[in-house]
This record gives sequence, structure tokens and C-alpha cells, in this order.
Amino acid sequence: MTDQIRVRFAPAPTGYLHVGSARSALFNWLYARHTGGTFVLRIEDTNEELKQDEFIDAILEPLQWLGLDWDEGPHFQSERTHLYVAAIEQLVADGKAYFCNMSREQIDARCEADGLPSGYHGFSRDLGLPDSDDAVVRFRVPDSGTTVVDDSIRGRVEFENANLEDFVIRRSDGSPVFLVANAVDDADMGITHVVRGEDLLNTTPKVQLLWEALGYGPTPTYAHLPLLVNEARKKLSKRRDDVSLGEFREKGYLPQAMLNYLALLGWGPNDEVEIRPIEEIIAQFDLADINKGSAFFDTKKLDHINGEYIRMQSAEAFLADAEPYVSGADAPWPEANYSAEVFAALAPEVQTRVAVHSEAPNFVDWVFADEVSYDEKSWKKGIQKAKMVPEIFEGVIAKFETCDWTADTIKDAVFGVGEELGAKSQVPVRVAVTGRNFGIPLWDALEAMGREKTIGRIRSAQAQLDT
RNA sequence: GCCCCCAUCGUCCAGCGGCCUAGGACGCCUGCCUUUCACGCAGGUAACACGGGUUCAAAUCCCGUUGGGGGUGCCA
Repeated sequence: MTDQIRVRFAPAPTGYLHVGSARSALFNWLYARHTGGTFVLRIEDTNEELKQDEFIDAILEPLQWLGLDWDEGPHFQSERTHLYVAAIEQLVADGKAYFCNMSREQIDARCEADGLPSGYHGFSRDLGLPDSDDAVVRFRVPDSGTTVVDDSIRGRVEFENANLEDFVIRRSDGSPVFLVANAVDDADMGITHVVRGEDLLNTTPKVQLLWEALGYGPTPTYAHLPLLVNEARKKLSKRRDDVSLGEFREKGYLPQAMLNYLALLGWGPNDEVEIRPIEEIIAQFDLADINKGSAFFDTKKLDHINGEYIRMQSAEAFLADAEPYVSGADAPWPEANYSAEVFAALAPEVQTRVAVHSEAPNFVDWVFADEVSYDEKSWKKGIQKAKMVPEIFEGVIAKFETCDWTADTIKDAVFGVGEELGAKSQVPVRVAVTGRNFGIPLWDALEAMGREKTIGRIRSAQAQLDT
């Protein structure tokens, strides 16, 4: 099958996988699934420092979490070095590459001496230097002509060869650089479409020049994706931006929601339905429809989409996902106070209110905590600005002391006092008991919390009132 | 400096020469529902960067300007 599509995701293992890389992986995967092609995973660990198992896991694990399954690989470039070395030897033998022993400093000094703008200028090109311990191999870039990158997102992108330097293809320690590994592997693995970030567009003519010099035939089609940027519209960076996929996972984002959101960055369905199953996205996806402009990674919208996915979860699934955030020692209350039954009963009300699972404790903390602290704004709005608060507290306490302790009777007691006094009684009670003027319905939660604890909370609010 | 890319509401996307008095989503605002908040529902706010062409007709094609971004390593 000659027109079988083959794409690859080829990250360098430089730490955790971030959302930008995940988006590249996703678009490759979508294209493979859309066309019935093959998705190859390749780890670009050409650099000695990058060959570490934990770095590899940092890539594989998030991909698995997202459900981006690969059909081939992972191939490791560190295990294929002999192929790149052979390619470099061939280029040298053919006179298409040569040895150079100039250091960066020497190059700069030479430029200054010759009054040239900084750059390499092919200084050692025709010196016929031998290989040596401190020598690099440089590729002989043609002096004239144009290298054309065929990009299915950007069209034909032309680079004048005269603007390209004789770039290094083998380091002085003998290791090949990624440009060589790229050409060799893409050829060897039969890659038909290279889908990756736009930050690599400028390296593409170099790879194509190598490709041609190595006699590999037609080059793959490229698709350089628009960059994902931060609020300042700068390329997302691990150092600056909070973009670790693992962190999103820890906060309780769902992989399906993350995938759905990522698919909407640089691409969009033309029927304007944004939140939809991945199968529908696969069906509609095409490289030709990808945007050119960079996209802001907006966690507000991610939160909204994640919230929608949470609301689509079954009660059981939600409970299972929220459970780790409320049952452990990290929860904001004494661990011994926690009751799985109580949380399970309240969970459906929590489910409509959270954007991510890690927010779950914020809605039930007051039920399990010994004491509650009053949110300043809530106190002001719900107590200070409310009418007849002392009377409401008096009346509610009196009823609470004697009434049956069920959700219904609790509700009747609170509303009853409000009616008798002609005032709204729920919010003051809510603030007194939960510390806030918003949250899940009180009644079931109060029943679970118990009569004494509830009355105690209102009493301490009364005390606050007097001070 | 040089090379390359880009430009529709604050943000993400739809638009591929007439269906556009520019559509959807997030955010924000208003109302309904509700004796909280949220969900849900109904509304509102807000954009084709600018200037020239081409054409009967341009957000859509071409050129320029401006603005933004990326790359310029013995990192990938």
C-alpha cells in the first residue's frame, strides 16, 4: 500500500510532557486515525543527557493517560546512532560535508577580523581538514538555489540556500545532531507527513537538504502547527508557564476534556459543535483545515469544558474521581472526621458545581471540619447586610433543639422562622454554618452533620455578632 | 541585524468572492428558575489591524504598511 499515511510524534525527552507537545501528538494521532494511517512514536534522545528512563516515562505515561495510542514504537534514536553515523560518513565521502575544528570563539574572532557579520561563512569548507578529536562535521549548503518546503497548512515556503549556513551535523564528541537523525529516520520509517510545531519550520530546509544529499527521493509533506502561546502571546515554555500535563491530571482534569479542548486550538469543526466525542473529531479532522495563527492556551475555557465533562459523568464515576481529593490526609479537615457515606450522599450536588475534581473538598469542607472560619465577604453580605439576624439565630436554635433531625424538618424549621419574622433566613444560617454565602443545599448536609455541631456553629456565629 | 511565519469579538473557533446588517463557544452583563451558590433556560456586550489595488461584488484574491510571533547553538 503505497499511499498508506504514516505520521510520527517525535519528542525530545527533556522533562515532563507539556500541553504544546500533547497538542502536536494529538494532531498527529487525529490525522492517523482519520486516514486509517499509522501513528509512530519516536523518542529523540540523540543527546547523551536525554537518555534517561524517567524522562521516557514522562512522555509515555501522559500519552497513555490521554488515550493517544501509538501503532509503532517507541523507537529510540539512541539505539540507532550507527545509522546516523553511517549517513554522515557517506556525506563526507561524497564531499557533501567536511570537517571543521573552529570553536565558537574562533569563528566570532574571524568574523570580526574579516569585517563579516557574525556567522560561520564556510570558513573550513575547502581546507580539506582531517578528522580529529575536536572536529565537527559540517554540511556543505549549496551557495545558490532555493529549498522549498511543501506545507499543507502554510503552502509553499521558500528558503534561499544562500541564507543558510554550513550547519553542524556531527558534534565534536562524535554524536550526530537531530537534523541528521530526523532525515534518516523519517526516510527509514517511511514517514509521509511530518506534523509538528511551527518553531521547527526554519529547521526544515536543512533536513530537506540532507534528505536530498542522502538520495532519499521525495520528501514528506510537512504541516507546521500554529504555536500555543501564553497570555503575553509568547510560545509556551516549561520554565515560564504552568503547562505540565501531569499537573492538570493531578488537579482532576479529565483526559477526554483535555483532548477535546486541545483539538480546538488551531482547529475547529465547521458545524460549530465544540464539545463532542473524540470519534466525531476524528471524522471531521483534516490537516488542511488547521489555522495558521497562534492560539492562547486559555484555562478558563478548559475549565468550562472540563466542567461539562464532569457533569456528563455518571454519579459513580464522579464519586470515584472525586474520592482521592476528599478521603486522603490532604483534605482540609481531620482525616478521622471524613465519612465516605456522607460524601457519597452529597456528591451529586457537588458534581454540578465543580470545574475540576480537586475542587470537591471546597464544597464539603464545612461538613467534616471541626470549626469553620467565616469568609469575610460572605459575612458582610450574608450577615451584616441581612435583616433580623439575631432573631433568626434565636428562633432557629430554639427549633433545632427540639425538632426531629431530618433534612425536611431542618428545612421547615429554617424557613418557618423566616416566615414568622418576615425575613430571609436561609443565607444567615448558611453563613453561620458553612462560613460562606454559597454552596450545596444545606438540609441533607446538616442532617449528616448532626444537631449539636449545627447548633454549635450558630452559637459561635452569635458570639461573633456581639463583638 | 538576517531569515521565516502570522493577523476575524478580550479569548478560541466558523467563514475558502455574492447566502455577512459577519455565526458559534468561553468570559463578562441582564433576566427567568431558586429563600444560597451552581446547573439549566432566555437575552445582551464585543471583531474582519491599516492603506492601496483586482472584481459588477472582498473578511475572503494581490501588493504595501503597521503590529505580533518564531528561528538564527556542537538543544530538539
